[in-house]
Amino acid sequence: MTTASTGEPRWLSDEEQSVWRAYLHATTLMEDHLDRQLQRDAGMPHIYYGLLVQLSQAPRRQKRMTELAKDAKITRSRLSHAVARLEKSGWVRREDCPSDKRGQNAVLTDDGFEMLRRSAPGHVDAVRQAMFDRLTPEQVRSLGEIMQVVAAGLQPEGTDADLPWLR
Amino acid sequence: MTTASTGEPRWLSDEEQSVWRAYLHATTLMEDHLDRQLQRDAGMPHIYYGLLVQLSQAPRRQKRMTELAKDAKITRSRLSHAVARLEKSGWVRREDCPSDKRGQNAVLTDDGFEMLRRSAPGHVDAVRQAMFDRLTPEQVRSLGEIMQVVAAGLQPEGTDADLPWLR
DNA sequence: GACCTTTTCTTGAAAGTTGAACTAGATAGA
DNA sequence: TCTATCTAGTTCAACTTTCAAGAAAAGGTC
Repeated sequence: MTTASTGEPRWLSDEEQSVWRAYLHATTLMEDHLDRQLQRDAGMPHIYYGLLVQLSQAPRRQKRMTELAKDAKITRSRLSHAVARLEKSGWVRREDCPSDKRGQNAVLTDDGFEMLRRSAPGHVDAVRQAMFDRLTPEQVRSLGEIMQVVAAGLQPEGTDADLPWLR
Repeated sequence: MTTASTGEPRWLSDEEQSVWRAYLHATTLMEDHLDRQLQRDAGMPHIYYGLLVQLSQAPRRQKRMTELAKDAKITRSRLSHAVARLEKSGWVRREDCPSDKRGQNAVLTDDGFEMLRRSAPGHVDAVRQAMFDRLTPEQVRSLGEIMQVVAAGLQPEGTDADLPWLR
């Protein structure tokens, strides 16, 4: 977007710097933590797990590749590789889309669903311990609002129409 | 730590689920955004940039490898690769540690410092636009507290001694 | 239909990450 | 000193991500 072209850059205040550092550290540690937890208990990185969760909640436990990529906020290329891997592990299979011969549906297999059922409690537990058990209800509410605002601002444009609260 | 072994798993409430989703989306989008911005303007991923920033703020613009890895929250292995890459780009060089023959210091070169000076304004700008310009002062303060708590909870143990507010 | 553009998904190579194995030097105890 | 153990950092192989390129089908427009 705009690069700092006009005038002096607006540096971060001391408080902003400290908040930014805390944000980076917390998110880095959280990502590492969940990656390790899921690699250990489900044999896959966090993002792959997220894909399976998305599928498990979709109508017939399936989704078009592009839609899945958009919902999971990753590129189609990355999704192709990821689904190939999950397919090899037996947790997802591909099906041709009947209405569009270019299309593929990623389908959660029964094995995939079962694996999810088994590892979900441990994962929820990890999330709780790392985040929700440490925050007051007030903080949880506040975090939700903040993350909504940030996500909305970074949303690939066009989606802004859905988000009147951007300001 | 503890796995969900005893009794029913404590699932997330509707609000918690929604907050968690927002958190994942916002942090994913933010990481992508900064990676792209820095790849474009500084020719390196966000984490590499962070390493250079750390060095720029250290006493003689240098740090022991292990210390740098700890401060940046990455493994020594990952740091080895990263520094090798940054060395090839000319922004860091390695020096033997005089007091410990096993040790290496990563030193920010003048070129590295100059590159940082040039790209800092654009980076701050990106961070501002994505986060601080969208939040109220109240929200910034709250986010800081929340991230501190979360980071403290995930800190590899032992560090807990520094953090009496954990509960 | 012929032509051009767009969308969908995949592929391949280069870059980055991970975890385990390994080397060399430091440390401590007998 | 001799030995065992620990620490610092690197390396390798397997895996994941990115970016650019490409094949195939869909959607106009004339």
